[in-house]
Amino acid sequence: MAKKEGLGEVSDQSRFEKVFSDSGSVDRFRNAVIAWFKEEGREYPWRNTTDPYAILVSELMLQQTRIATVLERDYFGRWMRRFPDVHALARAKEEEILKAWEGLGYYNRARNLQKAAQKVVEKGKGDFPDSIEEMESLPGVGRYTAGAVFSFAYDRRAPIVDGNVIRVFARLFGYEEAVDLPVAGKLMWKWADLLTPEAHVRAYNSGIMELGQRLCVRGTPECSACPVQEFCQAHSRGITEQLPRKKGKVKVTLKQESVGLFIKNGEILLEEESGARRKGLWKLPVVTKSESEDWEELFRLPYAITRYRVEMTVFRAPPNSREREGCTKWYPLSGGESLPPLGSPYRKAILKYLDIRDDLMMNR
DNA sequence: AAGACGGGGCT
DNA sequence: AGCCCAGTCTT
Repeated sequence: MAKKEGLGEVSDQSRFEKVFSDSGSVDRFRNAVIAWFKEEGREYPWRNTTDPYAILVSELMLQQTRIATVLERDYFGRWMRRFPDVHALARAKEEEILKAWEGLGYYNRARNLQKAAQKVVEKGKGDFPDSIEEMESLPGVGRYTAGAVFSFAYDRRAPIVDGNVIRVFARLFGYEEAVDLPVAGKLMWKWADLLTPEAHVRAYNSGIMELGQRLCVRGTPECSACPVQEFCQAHSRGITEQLPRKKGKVKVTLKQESVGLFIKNGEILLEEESGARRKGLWKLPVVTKSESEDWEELFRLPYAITRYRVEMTVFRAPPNSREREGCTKWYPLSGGESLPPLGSPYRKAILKYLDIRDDLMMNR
């Protein structure tokens, strides 16, 4: 049975041919991207190296995470100094890697990075895989990251599709269907494969992504500065701002959370989180409503985690009320470095408390 | 195919 | 208040 095709619909094959009609157009597109990158591309720490380990570290950190976030607290530099190669990372303790990852989120990325390093040490004696398939079999490494390591570290031909590329392609090909469906993903990878050149793959892949990051941005793109504007369907049809389209919508759930600041002799009581994903991370001890009824409410700190909006209330707890509970431990309270890996909201709450406490001292 | 997983910055 | 970021893994 033939698929129904409305007037506006275009077959997948002809989408590509519509943009790249003559035989030289694909080369012109590639060269424009490569030239733009060589002229305008930014310098990043992970662009000063061809070490696959360093590239892998940067890619894991950058999964679903903005470049600015990774740069701000120098996560990449600190990680590379602390774990300079796969061997150093392979033998590190979980607490060390989580502390170095603290604040980045998606903490399984850090655990997977270590597992990947251990696998590289055991199976390859420290050498990274030579095929995309093996690379992709490393923990935490999917199709995008495998291609990124291949192209950025080795300059070997491998297509990549990330959020930036999806946005560029949706506009380039005037793709008006939802991009967050598997069928769209297949198309994107097909297009990426057709466009990826044999040579200068590092520059091309870096360029197509940075184009999406800097020019072909969400909302109003900077088409006047775009080196491949002449190829763009969305631009010629005046629909850049409406693309890409998405189907998915996440519904948020509101939650209340009460935590206690137990402080004694310059030490603070922390509680280890549970669950496969949060194990090894620590937090302020959760307290019940009735328990904290008569305690002083210090402040509230709203935060978001995945699909939850949480209103966190922080109480000053009587220091002796929790002398020896299950998964809790006292830690010296002198800045953030003496503390174990903390989820961001709790780290912020502690820093805020220290701030307030200092103010109270000053006003005496 | 949908959901889970962090955190933060921009619109 | 959403949206979404150099995605991957699980259900």
